[in-house]
Amino acid sequence: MVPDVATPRAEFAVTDYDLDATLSSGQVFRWSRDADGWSGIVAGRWVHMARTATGLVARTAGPNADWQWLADYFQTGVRLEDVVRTFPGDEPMRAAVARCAGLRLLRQEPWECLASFICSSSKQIAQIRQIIHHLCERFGEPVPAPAGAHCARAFPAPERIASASERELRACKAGFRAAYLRETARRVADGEIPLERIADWEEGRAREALMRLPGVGRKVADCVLLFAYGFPRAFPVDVWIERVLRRLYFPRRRKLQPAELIRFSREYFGPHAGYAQQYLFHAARNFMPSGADGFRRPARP
DNA sequence: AACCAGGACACAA
DNA sequence: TTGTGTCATGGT
Repeated sequence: MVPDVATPRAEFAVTDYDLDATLSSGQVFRWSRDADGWSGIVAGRWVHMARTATGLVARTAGPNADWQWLADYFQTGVRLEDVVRTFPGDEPMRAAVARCAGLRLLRQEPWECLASFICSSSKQIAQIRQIIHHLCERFGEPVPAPAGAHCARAFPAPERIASASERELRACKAGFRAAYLRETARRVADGEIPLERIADWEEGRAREALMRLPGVGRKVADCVLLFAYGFPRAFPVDVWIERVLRRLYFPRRRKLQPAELIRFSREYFGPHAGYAQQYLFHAARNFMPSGADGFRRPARP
């Protein structure tokens, strides 16, 4: 990593990093693709990311004293092979790793992650992106960005969401999630839940605290635990993951309780179960046709 | 045109 | 504890 204040540009030496897979895998919702990479907003700064032969190159709109905030976000210090090595060696898992080489987990800001996944419930990723975009355009603070940037606003602060009316939030297409989002924003703004301190808590305590928030159940809580706080065993079970687990790991078993699924996942997939989950999720969405019992090659042109 | 989406919640039995 | 209906909205 070479900081350069004069020209806002930095390089991160890292191998096995697929930006396309990582930024389109349903863990974040604000990045947009352009000709030579991806642009988005991290910690209130506009950023453009692209691949190089030896790693990633970042450009920002304004100068930066350091780049640690971006290294943290992209987790460039993680050696992916050390993570993947801990996965079980079954056929579906190996296939998912082969299909999604370079897929990574980011380390997001807790509030944006929490708010985003409250909006995610029972929505497709394309629609979640739309809701988040509306919220940012409507309530986010402007940030320096190049002309023509897809979005030049920070993710709205909890205070700003809390002061919005439910009607305004519904106008952002949030639907029935609007009330949840507003009330959770209020509790965060009022300090009723210390989002910063949760990072130091034990996983179970952190999950319980998150699940007391309206609109936050087990699945959304696990997303925040995994994507924002980095608890490596948090294992979000959504409809895709449930489909994968039932088809590939529990064929011809009709009844399968959610708790049973979670217990199996955390034990079977090991110390980086959350990472394994992201591989299965991405592989299922991109390489598993409905009804199929495995991950296939993408259709050839 | 039905069906479904990175669910949560109140309520019934 | 386990099952069912409801809540918006737009993609496929």
